Amino acid sequence: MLDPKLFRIDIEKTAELLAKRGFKLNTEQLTVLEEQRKAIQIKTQELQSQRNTRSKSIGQAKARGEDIQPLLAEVSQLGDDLEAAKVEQTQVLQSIDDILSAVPNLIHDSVPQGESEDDNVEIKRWGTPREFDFEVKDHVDIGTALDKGLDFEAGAKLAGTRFSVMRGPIAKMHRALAQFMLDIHSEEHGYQEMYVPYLVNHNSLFGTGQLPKFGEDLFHTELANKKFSLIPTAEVPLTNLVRDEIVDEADLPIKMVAHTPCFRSEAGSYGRDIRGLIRQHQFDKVEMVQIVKPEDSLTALEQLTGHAETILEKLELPYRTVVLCTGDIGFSSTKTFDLEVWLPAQNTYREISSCSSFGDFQARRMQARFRNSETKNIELLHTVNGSGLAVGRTLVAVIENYQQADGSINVPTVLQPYMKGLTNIK
RNA sequence: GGUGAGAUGGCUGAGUGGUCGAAAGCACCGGUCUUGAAAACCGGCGAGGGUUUAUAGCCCUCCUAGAGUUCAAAUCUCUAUCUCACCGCCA
Repeated sequence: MLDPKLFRIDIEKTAELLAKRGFKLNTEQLTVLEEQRKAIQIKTQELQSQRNTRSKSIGQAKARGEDIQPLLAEVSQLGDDLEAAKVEQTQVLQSIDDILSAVPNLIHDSVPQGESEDDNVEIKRWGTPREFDFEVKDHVDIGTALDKGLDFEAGAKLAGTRFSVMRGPIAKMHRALAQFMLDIHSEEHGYQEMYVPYLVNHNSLFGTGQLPKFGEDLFHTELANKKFSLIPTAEVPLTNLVRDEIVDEADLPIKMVAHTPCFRSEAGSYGRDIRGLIRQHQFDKVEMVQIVKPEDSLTALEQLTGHAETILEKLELPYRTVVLCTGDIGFSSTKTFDLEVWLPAQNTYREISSCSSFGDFQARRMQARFRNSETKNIELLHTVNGSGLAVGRTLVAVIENYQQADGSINVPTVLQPYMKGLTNIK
């Protein structure tokens, strides 16, 4: 949610900034609504003020033992007027809110202009893709052959398409990856390890921006009167920890990491990445979240992106880092770095982490604030998060990059302690 | 699942229909005192919104949330959520 004042003070400039990301703001409509809002709001408050004074005078008249009948009639009429004004006000405010809640965040100046993902700018490339002297197989062929270490038929039987089952050493390596990441971030990068709910309420989803606009991307449950949704990322529970809080400035920055399953409906992605582990309804992810002071958010984003890169480097997986252009960046984000890992079977780099700064966009929705000791004011925090990393996709990358001619998979050195010293899966 | 008790400002905690945005204490901020600090004393101190050049005034809203009764609700009624206690069940 953007600051509503941006639409009052200089709506044309705001529209210009939004146009950068291809969002067309209906300025005429908003300007009209804004005029209506101002008029009706002033009128409503005026009526409320009158009613308050009159009501008080009734109390005083009564205390003096005077006849209050004439006063009662007068206030009754006021009440009717007020009721009507309130109805009108609610409608106008709702219309404005409907528009504003669909307006994306403003993009940071440093973000490159572009139309689509083709215009994202690569800013870093690490590692050299390995040369293979045999025919490269993809993770599905390798994993399925290894005693059904990856089993998509079983996943389909149990749940449906886009679900999978892992067995034996593959399942163990999946677990090892998550634990390895969690350990590095909590022990070397200064994040507090967290355990959080996988089902959250709608307030939480609104806070981080999944609702109201992206509800169809989620799995929802309803039990009696309780409405929960499965988290699409640990960003939701972790970030909402500061919702409706005034955080102590001394506690900033707050750095948290959690390993959770994530659930996404993948509505609208029929036919895409239908093979393998790349796009599943359920996948594991290690997520980092930072809650920071406004002036620190860009630095925090770069730092956090570096933390995600560290994992890939320790696993010795070649990757590149790109800045998402104005046409590809997410709704709530002000700047995003994607990490893309090399997948030999696809002969390309594929997204494995997405790190974003949201400025105060999420914080405003959440009313997540701190008291600034310099200005003495209560101010909105900034939120930053990123995957460090998507565990399922990391498993894919390890299987494909570490595959051997005989169909076995070498275990990355840093993972071996997590697998009882196992060096090769066959 | 059953029964009962609760939910008030950063925290603790008064307040049962009108003068309550709300006592008091703590915390915090400013001052006096002090070589400095502490203590003591004096003063200030909730949030959101509107209007406005204004973080000046003025006004509106907010005592978990939502509905209701009333001229008037922190206070009365209903519903929901959450917390605590005891019982039952359970990984």
